[in-house]
Amino acid sequence: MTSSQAVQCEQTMRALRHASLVVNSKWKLPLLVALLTGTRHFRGLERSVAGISTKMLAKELKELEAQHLISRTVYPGPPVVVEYQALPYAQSLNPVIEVLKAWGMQHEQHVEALKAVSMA
Amino acid sequence: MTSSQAVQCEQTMRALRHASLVVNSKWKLPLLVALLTGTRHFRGLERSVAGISTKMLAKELKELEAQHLISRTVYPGPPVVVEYQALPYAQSLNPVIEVLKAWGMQHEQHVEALKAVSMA
DNA sequence: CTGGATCCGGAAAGATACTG
DNA sequence: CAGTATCTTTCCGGATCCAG
Repeated sequence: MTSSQAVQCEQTMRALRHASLVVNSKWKLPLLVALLTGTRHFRGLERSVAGISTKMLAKELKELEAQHLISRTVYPGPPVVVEYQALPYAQSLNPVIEVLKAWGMQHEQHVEALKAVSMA
Repeated sequence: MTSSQAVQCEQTMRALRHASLVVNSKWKLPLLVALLTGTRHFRGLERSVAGISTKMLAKELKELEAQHLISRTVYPGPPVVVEYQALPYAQSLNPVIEVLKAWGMQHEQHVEALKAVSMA
């Protein structure tokens, strides 16, 4: 390995660490996908992100808000309505989501293929 | 939201869940970056992936091997040498790594900019 | 010395019941 | 509806220990 490769490698890892603050979470990207598809309410998000618990939903929404990726708006009622919305900056994650979606789909196929071989 | 959007959204989440098996880990991508840069030994990986413990390194290596992303070869010694190597399939993650690197770098800038504004 | 496995304590994730 | 409180379980990191 050349020294320029080592420098490249370290830069990549530094960038990955920063990206992981958002990406390296079980729920944040699915949540953002739901929010980028439209404005949602707490219950709606809970339904559209399969498997998430109310506790994790509340926590992840708070974190995404702190990261300026989504906004939380309260419309005083009655009835009180709380609306979560993806901020424009969240759109910058679209390429990331696309690539992960593509890789995830092909990886599912890859795993299926391996399973078929191992059973043969 | 149209129903085709809903279908698209579910497909995306399904793909993200599969991708997250590999990507959604603190150490797997950094480890793969190190391994894609060259064949490495246990201690070398421990050094090049900043902050990882021997326990997590051993665990993540096992998982990556089970996922057919890397290979583990033992050359009986003495001294015994164990060599970890990225399998060809691991190269399919290169686009994922690239896009995450790009987003991570720009996100670091974005966060810096926000910090500067908040201090002004 | 390298390549791990094991034990322990704190932190985070999950399930779910409950509240305004 | 929009969460919080509580309890359980699982995960992570550090230190230590062991085999070749």
